[in-house]
Amino acid sequence: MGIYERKQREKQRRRKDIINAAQKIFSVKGFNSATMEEIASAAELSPGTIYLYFKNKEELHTSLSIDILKYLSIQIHKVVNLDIHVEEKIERFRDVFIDLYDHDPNILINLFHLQSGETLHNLSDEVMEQLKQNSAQAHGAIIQVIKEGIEKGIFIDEHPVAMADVLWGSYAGVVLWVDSKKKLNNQKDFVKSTLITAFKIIIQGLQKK
Amino acid sequence: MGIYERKQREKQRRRKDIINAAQKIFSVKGFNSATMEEIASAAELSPGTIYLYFKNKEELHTSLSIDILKYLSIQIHKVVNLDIHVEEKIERFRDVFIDLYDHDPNILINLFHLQSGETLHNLSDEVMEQLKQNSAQAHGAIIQVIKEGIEKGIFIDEHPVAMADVLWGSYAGVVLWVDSKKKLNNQKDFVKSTLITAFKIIIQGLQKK
Amino acid sequence: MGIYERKQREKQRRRKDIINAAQKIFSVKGFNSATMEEIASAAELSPGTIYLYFKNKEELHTSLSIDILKYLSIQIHKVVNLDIHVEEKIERFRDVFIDLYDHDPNILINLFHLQSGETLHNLSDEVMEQLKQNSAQAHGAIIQVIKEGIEKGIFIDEHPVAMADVLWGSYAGVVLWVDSKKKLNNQKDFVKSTLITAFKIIIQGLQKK
Amino acid sequence: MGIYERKQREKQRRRKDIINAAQKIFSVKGFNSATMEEIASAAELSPGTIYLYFKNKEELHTSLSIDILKYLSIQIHKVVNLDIHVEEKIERFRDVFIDLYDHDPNILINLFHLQSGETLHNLSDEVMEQLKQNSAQAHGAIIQVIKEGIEKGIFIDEHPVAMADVLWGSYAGVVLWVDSKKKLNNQKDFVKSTLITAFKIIIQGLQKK
DNA sequence: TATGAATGAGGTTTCATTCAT
DNA sequence: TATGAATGAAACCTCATTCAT
Repeated sequence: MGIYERKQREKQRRRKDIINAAQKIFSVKGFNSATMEEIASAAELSPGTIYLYFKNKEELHTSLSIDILKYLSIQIHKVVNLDIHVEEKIERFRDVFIDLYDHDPNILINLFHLQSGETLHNLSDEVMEQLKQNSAQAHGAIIQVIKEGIEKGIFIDEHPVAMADVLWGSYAGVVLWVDSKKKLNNQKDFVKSTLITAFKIIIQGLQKK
Repeated sequence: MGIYERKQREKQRRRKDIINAAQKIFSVKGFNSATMEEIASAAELSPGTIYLYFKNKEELHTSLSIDILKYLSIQIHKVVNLDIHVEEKIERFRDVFIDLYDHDPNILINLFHLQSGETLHNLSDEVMEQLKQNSAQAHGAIIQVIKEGIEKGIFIDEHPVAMADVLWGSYAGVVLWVDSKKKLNNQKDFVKSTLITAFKIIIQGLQKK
Repeated sequence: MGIYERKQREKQRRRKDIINAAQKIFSVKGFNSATMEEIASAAELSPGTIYLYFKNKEELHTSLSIDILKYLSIQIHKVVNLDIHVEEKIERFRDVFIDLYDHDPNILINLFHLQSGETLHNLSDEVMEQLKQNSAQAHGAIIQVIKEGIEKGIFIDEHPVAMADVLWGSYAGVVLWVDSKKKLNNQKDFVKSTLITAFKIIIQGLQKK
Repeated sequence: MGIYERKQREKQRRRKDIINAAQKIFSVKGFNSATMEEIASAAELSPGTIYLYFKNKEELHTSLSIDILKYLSIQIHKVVNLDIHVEEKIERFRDVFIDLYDHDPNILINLFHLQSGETLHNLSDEVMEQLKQNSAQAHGAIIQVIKEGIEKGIFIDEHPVAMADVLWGSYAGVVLWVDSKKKLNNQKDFVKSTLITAFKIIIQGLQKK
C-alpha cells in the first residue's frame, strides 16, 4: 500500500470518526441542541478539524443520513433481487428496517427528521444531489416490488407510487410515533413488535382478497 | 358578567391571539428558526407580553399542539360514538385528519414534530401532563374503535394498542414523508390522495379475511 | 416634551454613546483588530445592544465616517458661501481640516481608511447611499470653489474635478503619511504645520502665474 | 559556486516565489481577507513552508513593502543623480510612481496602507529597522531634490522636510483617494491623469514666483 | 397588565500557526 | 527542508428572556 493510499484511508477513517461522534450527539440532543464543540469533543478532535471534513453543521448532519440511505438502498436492492414471493420481500424490507432500528434507533429517527425537517438550506449542491439520489433509489426499489405484486395479481391495483409511500411513510410514522410515546410515557420499547404488526396489517391490506 | 369574568375572558382572548400568531410563524419557519420577536410582532404585542402568558418558547410551541390534540380528540370521539360500521369509523378518522391537513398542513406537521422532536425538555409539569392526557385521549379513542372491530370479529386479533399505533403512526408518517418529498422534488401535493390509499390498505389489512 | 420625543432623544443619545466608543476603539486598534466586545465594553453596554443600533461591525464603522463627512460637508459649504477671495476659501478648507484633525486625528484617519479600504461589502444599501451622497457633497463643494477660481481667471485651467481630487487627496495623503511617520519614528506631531506648508504649495500651484 | 552558495540562492528564489504569490493575493484581497493558505497555494507551497521564510503574516506583508521601497529608492536615487533641472526631477519622480501604479496599482496601495495601517505591531526588530531605513532612503532622496531646488533659488524656502512630505503625501493621497472613488462610483480609472495634474500643481506651487 | 430596550451566554465558523512525519 | 493535518483561540452575531418603567 502506497503512502497516498494510506493517507486516503486515514482520511476516511477520520471522517468516519466524526460521523460516528456526530451520530451519537445528534441522536441524544437533536440537530439544534447538539453543538459542534460537543461533536468535536466526542470525536476527540478540535472544532476546527471538523470543518476540514464537512462544510458546516448542516452538511455534517445530512451526511449521516446519506450514509444510512446508502446502506438502506443496498439492503433493499438485495431483497428486490431475491427469488422469493412478493409478500416475503415486503417482510424482508421490514426486517431491514428492524435491523437498522436495532442497530441504532436514533439513526433512523435522524433520517426521518432530516426529511421532514426545517433545515435543508445550507447544503451544497453536491450533497443535495446525493441526498435526492439515494433517497430516490431506496424508494424506487420499494415501488418496484409493489409493481411486481400488482403485475402478479397479488396486490391491489392502486397507484403504486402512492402505495410505496404508504409503506415507507408507515415505517417512518410508526418509528417516530412509538418512539415519541416512549418519551412521553416512559413505556418500554415496543417499536419492533409494533412494526411487525404494522407489516402484517399492511401486507394483508395490499393483497387482493 | 362580573369584572373578574370579563378579565378572564379578555385574558383568554389575548392568549388565543398569541397562539394564532405563533401557529402562523412556527408553520412557516419551524420551531428553531421562528423567533419570539416575530411571533410577538405577528400578535401585535411586545415580546415581554408573551412571557406573561407562556413560560417560554417551548411551552408556547407545545400549547399549539395541545390545542390541536384537543380538537382532534373531540372530533375522534364524535366518530367513536356514531352508530356506523367500524370500517366506516376508521374512514371517518381519515377524513378528520384530511380536514386538519386541509386547514393547515403545517399544524399537523408541527404536532408530529413535537412528538418526535428535540424539545420536550423545558416543559412545566402542568403542560406536560396536559400533553400526555390529550394525546392519550385521542389515541385511546382510536384504540377503542380497533377493539370494537376485534370484538365484532371484523378485525384481526392482534395487540390492539399496537394496531392503533400503526394507524396513527401511518397517518403521521405518510403526512411527513409525502410532505418531505414535496420539498425534495417539488412534486405536486398528493398527500391527500396518498392518505386515501393508505387507509384503503390499512382498513383492508385490519380486516379478517 | 412628550414621551415619544424623550424616547427618540434617549435613543439618539445611546447611538451617540456607541459611536463615541467605537471611534475610540477603532482609532487605537483599527477596524480588524477592534472587537465588538471591546466597543460594547467601552460604551458600557453589552455586545447584543450594539446590534440593536447597527446592523453589523462594518456598518458601525461606516457610520463614524458618515458622521464626519456630514460635519465636514457642512463646514465646507459654509466656506463656499462666504464672501471672500477664492484663495482664502482654500485656506479656510485647510483650517476646517486642521480643526478636524485637532479634534481627533484618528477620526480623519478612519475616514480615509474607509475609503481606501478593503471592506465596503456588508453595508446596507441605505448606508452605502448615505456614504456616497455625503462624500459627493463635500467633494462637490470643493470642486465648486476650484471652478470659481478658474472662472475668475485666478486658477490654472485644468480639469477641475481632477484639481479638487488633488486637493482632497493631498489632505488625506499628508495626514496619513505624516501620521505614519509618527509611528515609525516617534517624532512629535507636525501634521498641522505640514498641512500649512502643503496648502501654501497647492494654492500657489493652483494660481495662474 | 559551492554547495553553500547554491543553497543560499535556492533559498532566495523560494523566498521570492512566496513574495510574488503574496503580492498577488494581498493585492486582490487586502491584508485581512487574504489567507496564508491562499498565499501558500499560489506559491505552490504548503502553509507550513511559508513560516520557514517569514515569521508571520504581518512580516510577510511588510516584506512586500520593503521590496517596493527598495525598488522605489533605487529609481528615485537614479533620478536624483541625473544632470537635469530640478523641476524635471520632480516630474521624473512622478513618472516613477506612475510606472509603479501602472505595473500594479495594488502594490502601491498596499504600501500606503502599511504605513497608515493597523498592522505594524508584530514586526520583528530587524524587519522594522529595514522598513525604517528604506523608507527613510526614498524619502531622503526626495528631500535632497527639494533642497537642491531651494539652494538654486528655484523653490520657495519652506521647511524642506515638510515640503517633501507634501510631495509624498500627495502621491499617496491622490492614489488612495482617486482609487477609492472608483470603488464608490465606478468611474473609469483616471488616477494617472490626476497624478499628472497633481504634479503640475505641486511643481508650480514649489517654485518661487 | 404591557412594554421593549437591554442583556449576555453561547453558537458557528475562520484561520494563523504549529509540529509530527 | 517541506509538508499539511490539526489546532484552538477568538470573533461576530443571535435571540430567548428579563425587568424597570
